Amino acid sequence: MEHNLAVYNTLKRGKEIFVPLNEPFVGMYVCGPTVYGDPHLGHARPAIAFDLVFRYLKHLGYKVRYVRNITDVGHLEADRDEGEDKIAKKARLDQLEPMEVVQYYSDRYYHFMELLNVERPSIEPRASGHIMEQIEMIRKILGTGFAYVVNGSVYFDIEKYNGSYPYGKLSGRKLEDLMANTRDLEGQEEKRNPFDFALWKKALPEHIMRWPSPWSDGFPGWHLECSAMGTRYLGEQFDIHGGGMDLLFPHHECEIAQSQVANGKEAVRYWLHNNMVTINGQKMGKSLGNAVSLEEFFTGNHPLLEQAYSPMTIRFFILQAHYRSTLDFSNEALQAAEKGLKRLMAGMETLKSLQSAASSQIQGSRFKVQGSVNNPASDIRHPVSDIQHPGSRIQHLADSCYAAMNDDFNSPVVIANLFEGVRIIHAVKEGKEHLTEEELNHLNRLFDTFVTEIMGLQDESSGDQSKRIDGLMELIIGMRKEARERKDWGASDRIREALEDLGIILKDSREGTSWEKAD
RNA sequence: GGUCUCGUGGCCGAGUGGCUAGGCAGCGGUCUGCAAAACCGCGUACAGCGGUUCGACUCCGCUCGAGACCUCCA
Repeated sequence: MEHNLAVYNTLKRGKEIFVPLNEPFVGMYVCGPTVYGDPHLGHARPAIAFDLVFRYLKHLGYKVRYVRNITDVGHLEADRDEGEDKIAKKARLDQLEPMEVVQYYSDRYYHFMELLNVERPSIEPRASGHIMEQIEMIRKILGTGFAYVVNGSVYFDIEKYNGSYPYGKLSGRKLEDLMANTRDLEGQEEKRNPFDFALWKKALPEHIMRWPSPWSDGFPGWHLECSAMGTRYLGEQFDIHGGGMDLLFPHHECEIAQSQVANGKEAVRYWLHNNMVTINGQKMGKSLGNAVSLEEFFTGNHPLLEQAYSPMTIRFFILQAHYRSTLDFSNEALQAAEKGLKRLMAGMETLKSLQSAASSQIQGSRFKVQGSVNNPASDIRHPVSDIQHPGSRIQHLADSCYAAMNDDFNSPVVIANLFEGVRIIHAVKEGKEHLTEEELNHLNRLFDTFVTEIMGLQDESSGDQSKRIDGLMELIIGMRKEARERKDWGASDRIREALEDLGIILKDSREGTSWEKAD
């Protein structure tokens, strides 16, 4: 594969050239949602970040198998000491079957991800559907002596593991430090050490979700599903494992330990972690009570929101920051993203119209090219070579976009380059610069590739406008045009104002009048 | 308390040992019956204090500030 894609590997604390195990195949596993609540902005971040990775790897020609799990069992309730299953607790509160809750929230998750134009992964396995694999993995781990059974529960022996392998190498923690400051939590009596983690938990009587196992009726430990399902679908070793930074410790650390022991080898080659969305500088999280759900963003129905924000605005907002940086939420930032996106999409629209008119215009404008070379004003801003070959700027833009993506998926720099492209588009439209048909095609391909294919941005403005409305608007605008030609400003303004009351804004320009919804 | 990350112009957000993204807002202009929209132009900012260097916003140290993880969390 001809590229030099560098990815930031958390394990190495630095960027490395990406080389898959079995080219052209790439295996990627990403930690998905726990489906016991409505998806919020925090869920959108990794989904979009790894969607970008997925799309770009495919663009480079890789055959990617992308696995993202749905966690529907096994996570413990934080404020409970009985080890009650999160899903079960929610089910009790709502008087529903656990699987009903799971079904509801996973449907919601899929729906909102689709609105965000996040591509469906290749496989979306559920923990509850892979109990057998998890039991099998526990058996293997027990066989190596790195786990022990107490009262029907199975725990991973961290201290023993640390004797053979470096526990904490991903998160940069040392066992001694962990020993020095572990908290006393209830329900830990069974463990030899507080930092040991459960592979299997015996169910208490009130637990609704339970499965038989050699050790007890119970449920799998909360780190196991990723190791088991990753192994099942991607093999004992695979290329990329992704997830939020908050999962780094202990979740991913435990995954490393489990897989190492069970399979006798290190499972993951590149660990990628996205950073958090913050709100007033603080992490947005369900447990912090400051999470704004995606539905609330799309409807604007939340005290913190000044308006609704469309799915593409959210997507663009997220892509405008690098995935490893925190991203601070605010109305101001979101509104900026909304306008920026609009400008980008409008530029793309203009580009298409330029292209259709290209062959006729380019011929006639050849002479003007000479003129602009001699224009001293433009010499100030551009190197002479660029003026003689405006198309070379397009090539440079394309190179810059690829360079940005190859530098650990730097979407904000890609976007900056695309805005440079928008400037060129306007200049060509105004007749200040000229491109050959070939160059115009090149620019068009560049936008299609990066905006649509890789960044997954769609034009929302015209998507839901039916042909009938378009026809009506054409009619109304035509009538207003006639009024204006008669200099009947009263009629003209009345039409404009009436439409404005209906939430439709007219935009007059030299080329004619266009319209859009006010929102 | 321990481990780690970060501190960039009004806001969001890239990046780099010298060539100093981008978006939004603001200001100026073009266009226009008016308005809006659109387009063009304009901002030398990198927490503070030291040090290394010919030169640091970028490297090192300290101080201040913010955050993440250590417990379920994307």
